[in-house]
Amino acid sequence: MAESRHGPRERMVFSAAQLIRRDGVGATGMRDVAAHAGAPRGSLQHYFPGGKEQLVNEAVAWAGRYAGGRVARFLAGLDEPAPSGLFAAMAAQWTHEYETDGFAAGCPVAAATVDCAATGSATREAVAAAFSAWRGPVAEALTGMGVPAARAGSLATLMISALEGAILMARAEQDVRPLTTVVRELGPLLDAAVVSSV
Amino acid sequence: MAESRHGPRERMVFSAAQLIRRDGVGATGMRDVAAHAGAPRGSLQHYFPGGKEQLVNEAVAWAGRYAGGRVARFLAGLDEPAPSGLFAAMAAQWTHEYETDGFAAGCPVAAATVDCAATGSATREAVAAAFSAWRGPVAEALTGMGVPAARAGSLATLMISALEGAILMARAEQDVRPLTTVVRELGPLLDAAVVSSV
DNA sequence: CCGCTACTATGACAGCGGTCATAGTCGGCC
DNA sequence: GGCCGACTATGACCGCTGTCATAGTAGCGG
Repeated sequence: MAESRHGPRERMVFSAAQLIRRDGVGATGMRDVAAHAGAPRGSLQHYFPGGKEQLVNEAVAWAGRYAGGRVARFLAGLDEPAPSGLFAAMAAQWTHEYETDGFAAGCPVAAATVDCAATGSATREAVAAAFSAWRGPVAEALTGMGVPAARAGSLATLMISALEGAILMARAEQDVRPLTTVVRELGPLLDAAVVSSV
Repeated sequence: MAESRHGPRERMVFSAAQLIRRDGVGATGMRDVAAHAGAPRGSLQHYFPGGKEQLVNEAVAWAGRYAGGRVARFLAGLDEPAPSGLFAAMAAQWTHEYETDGFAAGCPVAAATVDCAATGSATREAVAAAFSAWRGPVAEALTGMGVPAARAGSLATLMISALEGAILMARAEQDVRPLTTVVRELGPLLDAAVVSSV
């Protein structure tokens, strides 16, 4: 298994993110995380003395870094860089997963937000940081494509908002249509923000 | 209290929605719902023999009807009907709540989606129905404003997606900026979809 | 008064949650 | 070897959850 390359601690964080995005924070048990990661239960309190909250926070932070890191790879995969293409690639990751693996899972950051925004301020801050770690690279990518810096941040917020909402609706309806719809409708707006370099 | 006008059953459904949108489905206990509604605990199994799932489903359905019903009132409150105005009114409801009551609560439909989409197919269908009961009136309102019927549904999906995502980010960051940003960036796109009646 | 239905009121139960406590194992290093 | 730190392994604890069972009350038609 490729997972063996990663240490047990990393695997547990990864597994926590996986289970959280499927079942939510409340329904994800520590024992489940250990079992899913193939890690001993005793390691939980060893690596995460802060308990469940620490594990959740690290899972959220990991998800944020992962999402932010994907942006660069999406950019590299575009034939002709355009904001709409980036957005389409971001959404395509989800449509692909839903079409091949089903609609079981959503975004772990969204799950943590819903379950921990009211209680647990530490987790709330972790979620905010995750969104920031995601929005940053998106905004940078937009500026790199010719979007004025003043608007890049706003459009990044819009892109992530629309994507998160579409993920929710897609899971609810068990249909990727919300994702494709959002990509189609938002694409022209995004491309129109590029200042023509002609 | 005005709540006394409603029967205890209705109050419990309402309270369930309130607690779910604040703490999530998993963290909301049946006893909490009864206490919040000022209803006797024994009434739970009387009115909701289907247990927690039935209560959650009805709370979600109520939220969907509520959101759909608000659309008409938003429309009536607009000086000059425009898609951007409707969207701004939808978002303003949230910014107002967040600015006056804090960022404790989110959308109950989103919470139910996150917590029950993987398990509990009945709840998943209830969530899908709630989104539909929300999207329908929005799409109708758009057509009434001159948006071609073919695009109204798509734009309604986009509006709700962006709004839900912005709600998530606003709660995470404890700032209404995502909501205002989404309204500002999406407004022109929405108004541009109106076929000129000149 | 009886019987019936709607609703209320408690208590108990089984299960699972996160967390603590304790003991065991392994591997390196003086 | 002997020690020590890192990690593993279990078991127990307490609190909470949803649900069931049972008993009780209020109102009403006969």
